[in-house]
Amino acid sequence: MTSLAEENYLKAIYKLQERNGDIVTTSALAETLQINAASVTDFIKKMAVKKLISYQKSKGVSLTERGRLVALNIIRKHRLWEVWLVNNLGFKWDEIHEIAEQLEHVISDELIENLDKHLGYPKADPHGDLIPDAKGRFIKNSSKPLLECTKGDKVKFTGVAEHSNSFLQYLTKSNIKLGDEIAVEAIEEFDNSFQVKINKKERKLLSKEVVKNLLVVVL
Amino acid sequence: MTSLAEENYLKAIYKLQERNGDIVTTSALAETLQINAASVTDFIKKMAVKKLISYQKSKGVSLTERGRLVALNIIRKHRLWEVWLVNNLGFKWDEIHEIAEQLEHVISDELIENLDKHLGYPKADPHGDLIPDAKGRFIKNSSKPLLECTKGDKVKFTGVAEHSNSFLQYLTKSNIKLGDEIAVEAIEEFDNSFQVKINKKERKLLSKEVVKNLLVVVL
DNA sequence: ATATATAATTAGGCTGACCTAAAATAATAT
DNA sequence: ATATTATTTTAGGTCAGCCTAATTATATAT
Repeated sequence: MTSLAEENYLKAIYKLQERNGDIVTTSALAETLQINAASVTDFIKKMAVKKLISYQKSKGVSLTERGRLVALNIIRKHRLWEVWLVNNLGFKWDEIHEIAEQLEHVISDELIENLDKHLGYPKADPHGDLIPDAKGRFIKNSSKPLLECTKGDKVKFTGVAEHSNSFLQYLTKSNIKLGDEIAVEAIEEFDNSFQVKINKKERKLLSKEVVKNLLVVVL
Repeated sequence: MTSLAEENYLKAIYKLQERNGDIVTTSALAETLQINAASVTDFIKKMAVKKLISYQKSKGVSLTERGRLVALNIIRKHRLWEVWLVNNLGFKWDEIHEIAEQLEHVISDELIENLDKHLGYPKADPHGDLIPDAKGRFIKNSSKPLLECTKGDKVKFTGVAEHSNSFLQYLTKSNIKLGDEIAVEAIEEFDNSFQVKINKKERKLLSKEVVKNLLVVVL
């Protein structure tokens, strides 16, 4: 059995590995979990004994296969709950994170399978993040930041690389939604801002900071 | 803020008060929570300081108004989740207790209000237990054990006084469901067994132990 | 290469929620 | 009323998961 604290550590390590490579430092973990580095050192030593992570003193940690599967299971639950909160309970995509953080720790395989079925086996959560299956596998899509696109590209907006409420709310108020078609009409060389057309209708100017965080697949 | 442990204590005290009167003994609490009596003494002293319960040394505890409201809120959440598990996720009424025990501790008033709305503001859970509103009030119905009925009575089955899986499963396999009409055709004086007709069709013999735990309203 | 800064670890402590064993209190039986 | 039994409380201890302060190890700059 894994405790709530362990689950949160595993999830954090998983996400840090995704972004910053294989080895996660004590300080990075301490920062994301908002826990003192000394406490983190303590805790990761115990998790290493349980074979959830591998730990090299003073260097950092990485997930073992077992730890990775536990982490992916938590992520699976988190994302399924997020789908439910938005699709069934009427929450907005910027209102669900904290609630899903709690729901993800509820333990019942049957519950999650029934929830998955109830939701129609969704492949992604309301932010476009892919949902792993019960065995920790996901069907990757070929999304990339809009920033990497060039003039003339027609793409579909499929996810965000930044999950802050301020970014999500910016998109909402700009009326940019998951699934929208984005056509790149021009790119301003000086500041990397993008002139785009959304769903063949609205013309918009998006800053580099924005296009960096919009994930799209080329149509 | 109330911790998980506090919530469980409050819920247990509430239920013990319901059945056994105003004052709840340390040992009764220890028994239902499966916690050592010494630990219970410890804990209730702290809860008394927080004004969640009133405690008289060596006599027992009872809920304060504040404690009662917290308890009712947990019960509200538990029962709403149970409705969801049965109505939306396809669980049977004997499969939901442990899951709801976890879900009831998720904290978000907005979540619960949205869930309540989503479920259509149900008045009772899948066992017929009434669901208090957000302010801890419930609309009482006039149910009583079938045992108290007499020959010739026509009643509606609205709840159970016993929540064990074995009893719930007995009812399921006997094809007796919430909402069924029960007509009392005869009562065997010797053992208090009831000869009944369910939904004007099936004739059944119910033992005293069973009729004691079937809650009904007279039609 | 040495000094300095940054990061990680160790040592020692704390709190919440439990435990056992012993002592005190209350209830029950003779 | 006293002895016995049952219940409750007190005293002291454990463990998980955090903390601060001090120490050690690693990375960076001159």
